[in-house]
Amino acid sequence: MDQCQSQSQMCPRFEKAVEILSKRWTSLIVFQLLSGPQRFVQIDHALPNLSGKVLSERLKELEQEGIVKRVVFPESPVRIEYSLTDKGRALAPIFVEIGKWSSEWLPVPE
Amino acid sequence: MDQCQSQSQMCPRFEKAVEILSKRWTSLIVFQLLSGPQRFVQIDHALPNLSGKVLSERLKELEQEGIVKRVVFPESPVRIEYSLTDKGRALAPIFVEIGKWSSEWLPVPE
DNA sequence: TATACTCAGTTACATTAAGTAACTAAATGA
DNA sequence: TCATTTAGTTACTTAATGTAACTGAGTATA
Repeated sequence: MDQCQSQSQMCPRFEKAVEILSKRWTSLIVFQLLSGPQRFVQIDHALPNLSGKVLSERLKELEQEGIVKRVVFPESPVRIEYSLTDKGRALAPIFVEIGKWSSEWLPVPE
Repeated sequence: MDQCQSQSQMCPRFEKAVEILSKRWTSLIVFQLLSGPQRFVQIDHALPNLSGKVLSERLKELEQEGIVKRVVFPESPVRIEYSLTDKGRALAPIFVEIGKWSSEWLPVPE
């Protein structure tokens, strides 16, 4: 009895990937960065309703996961650019599939 | 000036897809249902830490999106099965890509 | 030389979502 | 009879998000 009570039968790496991607805003931030390195305000403006507070939290998390890198250009004033690592760019095919699904199955808004 | 202030340049259907998939638990519930129709408690047991409360909320949302269907078998006692619609099964390639990414880029837990 | 504005955030506070645990009601099993 | 299963719901707590104002360094404008 109860052979599936206390532990998941799912692959922990798969679960981890889903956990990363399904945190609010994470996917959209990564998708936005797929178009190239960007500064904090650029990402912020590209994603309406995303607050600077959450953006800075997410960027830190994504940096820790090795998906995003933060590069400081010591100009004056200092310029900070966020971009995807190889690991981050490797997420692209997921977004391609999401794009396919959405254009096939979601209604076109009027 | 300010050409990207007040509206997103992202495709609204793509954004909607991300919104659906990145709601907590939604992806894992859909993934779980990819293995076939299942009853409420089966899904609940397969996904530890997912409470019955959130599961019932998510299943209703997914039903409204046309991703999941709820079928009542009028046996005694009544049996209720949740399964994916065509729209729901069409999400499979996304999970395939997530699986590929996770096995290539995430560390194997010890 | 004030004044305002930009950038890259942070802080305080309010609202919403999620987690926890107990409960329901009908049916079944020991 | 008492416990258990199923498919949830309800009440309450805790965690995550949203909102808005604020910093502090640098730059541009009047």
